[in-house]
Order: sequence, then C-alpha cells, then structure tokens
Amino acid sequence: MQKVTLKLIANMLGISVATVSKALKNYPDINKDTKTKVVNLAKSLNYKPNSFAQSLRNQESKVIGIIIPEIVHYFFSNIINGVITAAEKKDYLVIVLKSDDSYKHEIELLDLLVSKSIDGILLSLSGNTIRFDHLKKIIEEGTPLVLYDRITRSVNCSKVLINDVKAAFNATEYLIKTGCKKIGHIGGILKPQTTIDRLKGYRNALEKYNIAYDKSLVYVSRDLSYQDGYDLASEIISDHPDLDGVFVVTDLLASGVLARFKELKIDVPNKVSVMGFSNWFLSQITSPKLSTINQPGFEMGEKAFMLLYKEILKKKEGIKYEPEIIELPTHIIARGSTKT
Amino acid sequence: MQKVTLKLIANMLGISVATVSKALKNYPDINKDTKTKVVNLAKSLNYKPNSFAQSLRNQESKVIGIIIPEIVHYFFSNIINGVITAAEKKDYLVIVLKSDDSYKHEIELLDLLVSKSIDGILLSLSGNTIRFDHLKKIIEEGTPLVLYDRITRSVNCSKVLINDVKAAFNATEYLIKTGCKKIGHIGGILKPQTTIDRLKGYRNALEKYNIAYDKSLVYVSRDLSYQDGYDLASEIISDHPDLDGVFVVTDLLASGVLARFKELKIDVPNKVSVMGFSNWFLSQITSPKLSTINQPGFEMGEKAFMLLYKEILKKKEGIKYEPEIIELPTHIIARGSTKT
DNA sequence: TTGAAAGCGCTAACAG
DNA sequence: CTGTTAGCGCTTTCAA
Repeated sequence: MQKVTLKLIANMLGISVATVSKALKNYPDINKDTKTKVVNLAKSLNYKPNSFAQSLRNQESKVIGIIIPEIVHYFFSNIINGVITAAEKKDYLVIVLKSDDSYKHEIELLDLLVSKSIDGILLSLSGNTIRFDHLKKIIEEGTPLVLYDRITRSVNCSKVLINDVKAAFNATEYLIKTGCKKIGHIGGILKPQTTIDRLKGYRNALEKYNIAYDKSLVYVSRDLSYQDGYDLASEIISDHPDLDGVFVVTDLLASGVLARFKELKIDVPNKVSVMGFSNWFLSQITSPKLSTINQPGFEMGEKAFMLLYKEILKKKEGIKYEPEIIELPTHIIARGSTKT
Repeated sequence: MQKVTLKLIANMLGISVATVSKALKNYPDINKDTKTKVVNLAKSLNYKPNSFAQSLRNQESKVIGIIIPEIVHYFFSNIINGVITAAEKKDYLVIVLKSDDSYKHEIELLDLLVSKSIDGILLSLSGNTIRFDHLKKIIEEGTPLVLYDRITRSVNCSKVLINDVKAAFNATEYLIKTGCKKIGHIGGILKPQTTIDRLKGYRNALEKYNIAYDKSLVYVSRDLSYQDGYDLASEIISDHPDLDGVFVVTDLLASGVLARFKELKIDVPNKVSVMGFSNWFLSQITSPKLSTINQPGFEMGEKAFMLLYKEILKKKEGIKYEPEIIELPTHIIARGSTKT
C-alpha cells in the first residue's frame, strides 16, 4: 500500500511540497483554491502526517512518560487515570512505566525515557530512592520533570502532594476526640517521606492532647500488605491488651488489621477504633467499613499533568519556568470502624 | 547545552558521520582504533541517539499502544502490568489509553495511535463496540493488532482470551455439586461476548444436571458496580425467597450481593451460596470470603504482548504472519461463600 | 577502511 | 501566492 506523504500529494497536484504543507497548516498566504484542492485530496487519500518526521523537525513528541511504583494499586491507578484523562485533553499520549519500588530500576527507566525524547516526565519516587542526582541530571539536561505523591524536598522542581503530617494529625486527633486514649500506630518502612510524615502527624496529635508518646505502640510494616496488617494486628493487641485505637498508614494494611480483630472477636470500634489512610475502594466493603483519610488520586494525576504541561509550553517558548508546588486537601471519611 | 549528535562526534574526531555511525553500530569494516576512539568519546559525551531520527529512518518506534476499557480496575490493571513487564524485557515502551467503554472513543484512540506510528496495538473492546470495520481497517493498513479479553470472532487477528462458557459452566456446576438447586444468575449488559458466554455456561450447566432454565432467575446489572450488586441482591431474594445459589458475573458485583445478604441476615453459604468471577483482590476480604473463578490478568497481558511482538518481528522481516489464538486456563477458587 | 551522498518526511526562512 | 532550499539526525549503499 502506497504511503501518503506530502510529496505524493504535491506530485499529484503538480505543486510543491512546501505549498502542500502550508495549505494543510492553515498558513495565511495560500490561495483559497489551492488550499481547498489540497485539503480535499489529503482527506480523500486519508493523509496522516508522519509523526517521526514532525517530531524530528519540531523537537517535540507530544508524549510524556509516567513512572509509578506499582501498577496494581488502587491509589496509583487513580493517579494514572487522572494523568491520562488530562493528557488526552491536550493531545498528549502517556507512556506508563513502573519502578517496582527499586531505586536502580528508577534510574534506568528515567534514562530510557530521556533517550526516547519524550516531552516530560512524571515521577513518584520509589520507596528506596535516597539519592537524587539522577533527578537533578534530568532537570539540568532540560527535560521537564514533575514529582507527585512521593516527592523529595531536595530537588527543585514542580510537585503535587498532600500534607501527610496534617492529614495524619487529623486522623489521630479524630481518634482522640472520639474517646480513644491509648492509640497505636502501624507505619511502613517504604515511602520514606510519607511514612515519616504520617508518624510525625500522629505524634503531633498526641502531643497536642497531652498523651505521652509511647514508642512501643508504634509498629512497622515491611510491605504494607493485607497479610502484614493481619499479622501485626495480633502482635499489637497481645502486646497492648488495653489498646483502644490504632492509626494505620494505609487502607490495605488496615483492612488486614480489621480482619484479624474480627477473628479475635475484638469489637471494632467500641473496644478498638481503627483509622486507615487513602480511601481505597476496599475501605467501603470491609466490615465494619473503614474510617479513613481521603487521598485524591485522580486529582493528583490531573494536577501533575497540568504542571508538566505548563512547563513544557514555557520551555518551548524559551521562557524560564518557576517550579510550582500544589498541595491537595485531604479530609476524614468517618465510617464504622471509629466511634462517633 | 550543546546536544551530542553523530555530527558533533565526527567533527571532534575529524572523521565522517558515516564512520561514527558504523563504529557505534559494530559494523565489521571499521578500524579497531577508530572504533575505540569513537566509542570512548561517545561515552564520555554521554551520546544518546536521537530516537525520532532513528524511527524516521528505520520505520519503527519500539513503542506499542494498549487500549483498555477502564484503568481503575483490578483485572485490567493486572493486564497492564503484564504487558508493561513483558514489553520492558524486549525494550518496548507502552502507551496506555482508556476507552471508557465508548465505541466512538475507541475509534478515535485507534486512529490516534496509528497516526503516531506506534509499532502495534493491544485492544480490549469497549463494552459498546458492535461493528468492527475500524479494526479491519487497521489490520489492512498493516498495523499489528492483538485483541485480549474482550474479543470478537469477526476479526481475523491474534487473540488472548479465556473460555468464558467453560468457566461459567464450571462455576455453576460447582454450585450444583455442592447442593444448590435453585440457582440465580446476575449478568451484565456490557462486554457483549463475555456476558453472553457466561450466561451460556450457566445454562449449559443447568441443562447437564437437568435443572430447568428459569428466565426469571436471571438478572442484569447495568454497570457491574458494587452498588448494583447490593440492589440486585434485594431484588433477587424478594422475588425468589427459596433461592439457594447465585452465580454472579463479576467479583465486584458479587461483593455487593454479599454485603446486602449480610444485612438481610441471609446465611451465606448455608442458605444461599454465592459464586463470583475474576478473583479480584477484594474477593479475599469480603466476609465470608468470596468463592470465584480465577482469571489470569497478568498472564493475559504478557501473552498478548508476546503475540504482538512476534507479529511485529515477522512484519519487519516481511514474512506473513498467521494469527494465533491463546486460550488461558481458569480454575475455581473455593472460599467461604460456597458450601463444601 | 573510510566517506560522500541520498533520503526518511516534514517545516520554515527566504526569494521570486 | 508559490517554490526553492536547507536542514532536523540517522542509516546505508556505493564508490574511492
């Protein structure tokens, strides 16, 4: 099948390639007749510009890349969904890559994306990224980069995030205000900043209400899995039989806690209240339903893309771009796993 | 920042662009010394070939596209995960697009992908796609296309699927064998073939065990949502108080059914057994845990990519490719929502 | 063993 | 209003 190029059209019409190109691009200095002729022929031949040639010429691909720690993950898929939705509106395509929470892999993927000359990159740090030279390099080389969710303060670029300290503070405060006195915390080792911030919020709340911080009430989950929540629930309750509340760093983990408590016939919320974090879908179907903090994934994806898009435009126009940081609001969703 | 091209390297070394290109590509007819010099300089300058120029020359992009009905969806994200994982091993990047179950949108996206000259397309039909000319056109135009999960028999291309009839038959048979006599079915209106096939499997099983098919026992969900399952559960049990089993077309829907039955104090599985389909993660955390059919999403994604990859290679070599169809096995996962 | 030249398809400055 | 020309960066044939 003969492929349709500007040249072909030009030859058929006996005019030059340049004229055809201009006619198709609505240049003002083209005869109306010529233009109609070209446009019609192009349409009837089903002409599609060769995007490689265009990209080569224009130095832009209309493709961005997103690197995400995990794909099968309620919160992260919401982010992807937000990004794809926003990107589509601006005629951008999205290449999705997963870091599997590996620092090394993250470096490789970033490199891969840069070598493909995508127009920009959206990144949520792997749970094991501790140095940031690879990010700085990318920014220096001129590829727009926006961090979302798992960010770092050490790199100067646009970011979309929630205030984990504040959100965790609110979660813990809610437990206190609904009558809990001995509140545990199950955190994670991954996601450095996030985890640290949520623990901090938990501590801040205790402090504000004059509850002494007890290190033995803080547990650490290896992998934030359902199973791990299940196991840690046994531990925490046998270590602290008088526990009456627990703030869990993520809903999946919290649902494991809930399941184990149920088996142990521990009354939730009357004996122990459980507060999750993220508002995953599954928090609506546990029994009792899980109280949690809403973490707006879709919106985070949308905003992250918009920041990146703005930066791409500025870059094209040769204007310096000042990084922006967007903090998305969170709020408590009270359900059956906490007292009223 | 000066960008590193073959030309730059050639100038620095006082040799020609062609020689540099060949040296970097391990051509046999290059002087060893020249080669080392080139390779070293390229490395020290951190040379990255311009992928647009390469694509333009070589007519290949090493990028494929996948169109999926929904992003935030346990089964589908597993598929995406499988595709991305397999693609990465072969140095392919994956553009992810969602059709939102819209036929019109599906056509547009396909068009978009083709115009970007990606190397191949993976597609799961939207729930509203009833004509297939757009697919045939793509195949004719020479873009490799592989259908997965929601396929159609009307298009001659490679496919990866499960046998929905058989799987639904097994599911229903399992209910019968564990003592259910009056078995309902909750199906969907979307996913034409899948839905139809699962209903068929249900009917086949009834027939085999001489249970009369009763149309009034078959319910249709609009959107396969949790809420819809919840609502339909009320309906089915009030219409048929003596119901003792129900085969539900998807786990999410089934979990809604389970929740409603629990509220109504209907003993699952002793009064009514519930069988889901897909083995979503959430089926492990309902109470009781949901018995279901395992649908291997990750593997489906992997296989779909491999078929596409084979086809892309064949196309490059100019060899005709015969479509292949891979049927993935499914099996019953018996949990607490069915009798033993 | 090397390099000149052509060309992938498109765009844009400039001349006519 | 139209066409010529140059060039984006790379690959490959063919001649030297």
